[in-house]
Amino acid sequence: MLSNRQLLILQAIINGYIKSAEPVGSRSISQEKSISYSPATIRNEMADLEELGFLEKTHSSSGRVPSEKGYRHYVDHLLLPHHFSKNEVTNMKSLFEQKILEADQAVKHSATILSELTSYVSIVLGPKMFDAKLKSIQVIPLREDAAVAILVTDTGHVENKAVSLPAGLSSSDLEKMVNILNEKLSGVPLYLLEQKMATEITVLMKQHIDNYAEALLFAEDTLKKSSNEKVYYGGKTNLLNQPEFKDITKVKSLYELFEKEDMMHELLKPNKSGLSIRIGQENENAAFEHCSIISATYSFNGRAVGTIGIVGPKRMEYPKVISLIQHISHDLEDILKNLYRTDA
Amino acid sequence: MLSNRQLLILQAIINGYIKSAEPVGSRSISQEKSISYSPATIRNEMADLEELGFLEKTHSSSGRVPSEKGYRHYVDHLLLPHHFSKNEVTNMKSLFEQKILEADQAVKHSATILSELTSYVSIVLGPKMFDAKLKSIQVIPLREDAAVAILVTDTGHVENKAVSLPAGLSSSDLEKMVNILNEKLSGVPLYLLEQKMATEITVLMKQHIDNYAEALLFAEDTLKKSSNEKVYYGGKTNLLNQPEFKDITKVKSLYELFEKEDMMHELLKPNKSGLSIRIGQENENAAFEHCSIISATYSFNGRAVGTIGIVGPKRMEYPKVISLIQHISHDLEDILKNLYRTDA
DNA sequence: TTTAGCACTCCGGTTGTTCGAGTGCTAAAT
DNA sequence: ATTTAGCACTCGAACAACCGGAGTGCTAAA
Repeated sequence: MLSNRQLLILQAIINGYIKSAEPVGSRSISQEKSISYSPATIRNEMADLEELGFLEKTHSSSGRVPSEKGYRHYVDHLLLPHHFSKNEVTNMKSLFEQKILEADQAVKHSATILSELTSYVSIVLGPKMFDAKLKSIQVIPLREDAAVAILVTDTGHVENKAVSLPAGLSSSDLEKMVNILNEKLSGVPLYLLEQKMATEITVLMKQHIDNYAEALLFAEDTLKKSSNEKVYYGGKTNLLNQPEFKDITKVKSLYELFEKEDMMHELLKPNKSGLSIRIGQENENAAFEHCSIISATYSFNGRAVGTIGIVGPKRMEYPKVISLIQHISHDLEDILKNLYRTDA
Repeated sequence: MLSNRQLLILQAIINGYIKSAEPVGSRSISQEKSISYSPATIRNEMADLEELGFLEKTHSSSGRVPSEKGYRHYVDHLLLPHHFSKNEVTNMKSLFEQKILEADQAVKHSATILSELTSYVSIVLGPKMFDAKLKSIQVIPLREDAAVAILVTDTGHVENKAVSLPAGLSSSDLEKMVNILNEKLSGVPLYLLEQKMATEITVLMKQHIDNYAEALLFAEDTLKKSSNEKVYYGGKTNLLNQPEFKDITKVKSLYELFEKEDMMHELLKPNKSGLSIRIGQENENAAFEHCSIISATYSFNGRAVGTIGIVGPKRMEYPKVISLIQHISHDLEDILKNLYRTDA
């Protein structure tokens, strides 16, 4: 178990390193306000902390740098609460000030705020509205062989898709089909659509539509969900300012990963809800080995529907980012609640 | 005027520099297949070419590097036609092989191909379908105070927008309004919508709708175009491989610009149609001072509706990229023509 | 007019040196 | 038993000196 003094020193070293990005030495620590030991004492403790794996040296006579274990201990036990500056507060409030009509707007805006308030990259996923119910479905023919299908959910989300019209489907059949779909499916949650389709609708179509086989296929094509939630980024170029990303190869692998939305989605998708902090190698992808990622889910109707996160160097301003993420994720939840209040 | 020999040497130097990214010396040029002069002769010519501003030295005893004037002369007078490799051809053909139902798909795919076939960044704008006509307009109420408005064009493009419902607007009024809008506006080209709105529609609404003032405002809100065309990128990380972008500050200003879609749009929007080649400082934005941009418009119904372009280092493979851009822009035009054939 | 030859220039890499920041250890001080 | 002062030591960063090579410009011969 670490002594109080050791904790104090560990904390001071990590704070110092987060500020300066340079190995920190015993002398500078001893000058710290809250610390009243001589450099020699501190050196002894540092040697112990290194032995225990919390600190590392870059070379034999250098100052100390936190190891991943060090950061981990820091975030688990040593976090000081962060107090937002006036500026930060007003910036965060701006999330509410706009007239927001749609979830995507709010989400995009959150990403921007998050990146503006940190000098890191923000990533926002979702929201994936599980509970969204189909409000209306429309098929608008364009030419004899093509049409657009439009699904609208009760959350105001619109999904559209170009579809090809089967030759054998008459326009009256099409109309009938759309009617059936609307009648039977409106109010049905999206995730049940395909299932419902397979059961009830099939029967109905058989009864009422001449060319029901074609129609069925078409309807299935129409409803096939394409709704991979979007990934929004903010401040993608911020990392280029961080000294740890002077090396272009690190930047490259990172940016290449950012471009792969499906992978990013996989890495950040809401699993265990709540706050998650992954430091360096704790991340599942090698491109993040020099990064820390702090993320939190945000929920709607008690269900995690999206994630907001920050990617920065391991030497991240943890207290600030954590507070910020928690704050914004709550704000987002409030906005969603307001937006899609089930007034009933 | 430059002598033939000077042109030959200029060409060889530029080709060499494009390949190697290193200053090229008289010796390597003299070994070139097509050149049969001794290094000394070539040195003399190089000195002249430098005097004339086509070449530069990086230091007093270095080989030569093309100046922007040199590149300019090269692209204007010395381009060799490029022959695509088998691989490249099949890759380009893949643009047609997919079943494409919507313009955006084709455009996105073009961006990908373009970047895969070069090791540069591709940028595709548009298409902005000027001639697109309104096919259908729908307003779907979600709650008592909000709705989604959906516009569909005859090109299959769907535009949707969350709007707030004015309190004084009854649902029957809403329905009437939508009917009027559809009746009067369908078939009208998008760019005429606002104008038509101001004249005919206003009158009609006054006649038929109780709370016409509210309704009008709402209708205007609904139709207000939000359609800044998208900007698609391909291979954004490609540039990081180029030796000229080892320096992270160059990368940074470039990537920051990429993020500003409106600015990129401004810089690339179709003005004079046809092919455009901008080398280094010829570009309007300082972030591009080390880049060349080759772009071409693509047209629909005789009107330039979008741009495809490649951003690379000044030391770009001009012949290949130019052929490629021309090729793909034609392909895109064909696809659009096929897609939105005015069958009438 | 071309080219061989040669002196010269400058860059990049290597080596040596110095300087300073930082350490570990020992012995004195508390 | 802790803490601290003192000191020898280590290492990297910064700088100078040096060398080799690639390339040039110029002159004089072909």
